[in-house]
Amino acid sequence: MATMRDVADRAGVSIATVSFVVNNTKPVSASTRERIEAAMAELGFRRNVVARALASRRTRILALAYPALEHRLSTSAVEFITSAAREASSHDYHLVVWPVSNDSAELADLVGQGLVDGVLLMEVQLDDPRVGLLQSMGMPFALIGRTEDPTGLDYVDIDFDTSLELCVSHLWDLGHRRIALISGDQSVPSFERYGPYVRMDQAYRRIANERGFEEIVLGVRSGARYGREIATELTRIAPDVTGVVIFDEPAAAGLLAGLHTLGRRVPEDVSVVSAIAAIDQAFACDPPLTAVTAPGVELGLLAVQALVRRLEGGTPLPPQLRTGSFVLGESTAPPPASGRRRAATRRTS
Amino acid sequence: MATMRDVADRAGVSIATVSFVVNNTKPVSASTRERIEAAMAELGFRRNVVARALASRRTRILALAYPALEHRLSTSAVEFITSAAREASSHDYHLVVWPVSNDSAELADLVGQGLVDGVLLMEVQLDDPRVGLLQSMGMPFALIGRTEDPTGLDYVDIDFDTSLELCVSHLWDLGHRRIALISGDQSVPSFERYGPYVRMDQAYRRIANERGFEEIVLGVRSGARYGREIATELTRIAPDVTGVVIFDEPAAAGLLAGLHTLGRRVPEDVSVVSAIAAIDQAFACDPPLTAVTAPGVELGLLAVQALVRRLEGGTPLPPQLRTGSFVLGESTAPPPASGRRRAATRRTS
DNA sequence: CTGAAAGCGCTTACAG
DNA sequence: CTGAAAGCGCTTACAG
Repeated sequence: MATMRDVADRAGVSIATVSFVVNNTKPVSASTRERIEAAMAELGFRRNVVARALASRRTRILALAYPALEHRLSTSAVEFITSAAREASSHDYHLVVWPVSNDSAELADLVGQGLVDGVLLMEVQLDDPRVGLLQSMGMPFALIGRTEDPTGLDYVDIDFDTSLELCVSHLWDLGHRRIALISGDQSVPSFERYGPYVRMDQAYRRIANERGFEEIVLGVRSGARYGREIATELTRIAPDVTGVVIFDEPAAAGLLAGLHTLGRRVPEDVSVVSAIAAIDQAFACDPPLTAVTAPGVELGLLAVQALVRRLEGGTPLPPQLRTGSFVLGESTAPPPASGRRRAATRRTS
Repeated sequence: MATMRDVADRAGVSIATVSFVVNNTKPVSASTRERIEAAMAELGFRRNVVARALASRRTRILALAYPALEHRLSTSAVEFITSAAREASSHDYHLVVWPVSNDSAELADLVGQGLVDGVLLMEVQLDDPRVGLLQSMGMPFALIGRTEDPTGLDYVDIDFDTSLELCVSHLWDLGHRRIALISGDQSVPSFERYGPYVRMDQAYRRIANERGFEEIVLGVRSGARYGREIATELTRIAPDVTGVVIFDEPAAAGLLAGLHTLGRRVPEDVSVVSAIAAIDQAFACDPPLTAVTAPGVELGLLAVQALVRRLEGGTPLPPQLRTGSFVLGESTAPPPASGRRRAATRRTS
């Protein structure tokens, strides 16, 4: 590999001047620039990023830190990673992946190595210890998700309120009045204070209150098998529910299967909406799920933009909340006659 | 951040000696080592990996290059990435992700930057131009998948023969004699010479020949919606097929849904086995799919091991082929009576 | 507009 | 066992 020294010699200039044209950081006369560019082309010069990193004290590498919990990341996580990597690349950054344990000592160790300029934090808990850690180490970061009070932090997240509003409105407009939320089971240790679950719950309770329908909330562990189980529980606890919003991608498929096994038809007897699901996942269900998609690609892009902005010293980007698209599947329909009657009654009262 | 200079000053030694104990690369007297270790602890010293990389000409960074095609990576890709990153980490390497286009110019550009010591290549085509590129640039690499003739290359891959054998044997042992393969549609441009499809086809034809059953092969585009369509086509083209092996995770779910819509019961009328599927995906189907799982975690680990071995100059690891586990779901059963009779007849003939 | 020189924080022969 | 010194390939004040 040719170095700047080689290029400089060939063009008859100093390496400083070569650096100026490579980085376009100082004015260089047209003729000199031409000679240098010719020399670079002839030698196939590529600037060594490691040397640049050491000299400039900026590695232009970003880390994506995600807790490698026992549950695998959702389908949209790949979209997220890919999207973040591409956006990073477009800003001339690289993206390393750090599947760190919950233990923040591991994160501290990695940060201490000086490899990265900034960190993207996924799967943020409401009181995430990693946030304080990064702050104390002076390492710039952006969150995908957010802590309880994210004031002053760079973050991007799903707009849970709007997402759930889309789901509930759809059911409501079809005539449903008994609408349950199946959200994450927060009794599972690693999900005790899991932001998405908490926020989805809050959004549901607010909407239920506004619209005046009874709150029916069930928690489900993530996974198709648990979705099957929750179908039984739902039928036992609230047999008159006609509309369900479920917030767990794998469990949603299981719920459909479980209802099917129980002889409850979707959508004739029960309508199901998946809050935050990969589009392909929704199509893979039987019937295809009505769903709000996960804005994974967009969030990956925005998170990198926020972090890069912070690193390059521009004005920080404001927090970004995003909602996926509403996709009409075949898992929703007006409630069965009895339900509709009851709803009608209530409406006229 | 404390540097080696700081540590050396504090311990009253030269930075060379500090380097020797940090890297455990030369004998150092116990007392000196103690003083240095104490100084490191007091200063919270962390060796700067960028400086080390420049000086040692080894960055200890690996790249995972995957073509960001229009189709998203399968669920197991996340497992793969995570597994590779963890294994890399255990060898004190980092993993950067490079979602490069099919155009190998982009890969050449990235390699030329000198950031990584080696490359893991995913989604390898039978005549993958990236292989020649990396060889010509002198960049060590390992394949996940393999080219047509992978002699001399480091690679790990799924054992398609054994995987399909597991699927077919299961159906055969249940009494099925009309067994179709639904594999990838190779008429889609980016999948023309896609190794997994080609190898799965070959394995099927070999097995069909050995066991003496008629070859029935359909191609399906990846995606749940196409799985639905293929259900119709299968029913039209080969209505008497009782056993199906499908090799596309998203399409498998769609196939079940499509058969259901057509009034064909699984497994009573048709048995379906998914070749190479994420376990959770199989559970998410209705009925739960009998499947051979994708050995994504294992392959990620093995690929990194092979590459690291090559980089550290040990004896190269031999190629590794791996088969996932056979998971019995509820999508397979003996063929319906007519099919069974025919099979019995044939067997006694 | 251009160059000489210091420096980024390490590793690694080479000497002793 | 330990150290002085060169060098990895760049960037960046500082001078001119």
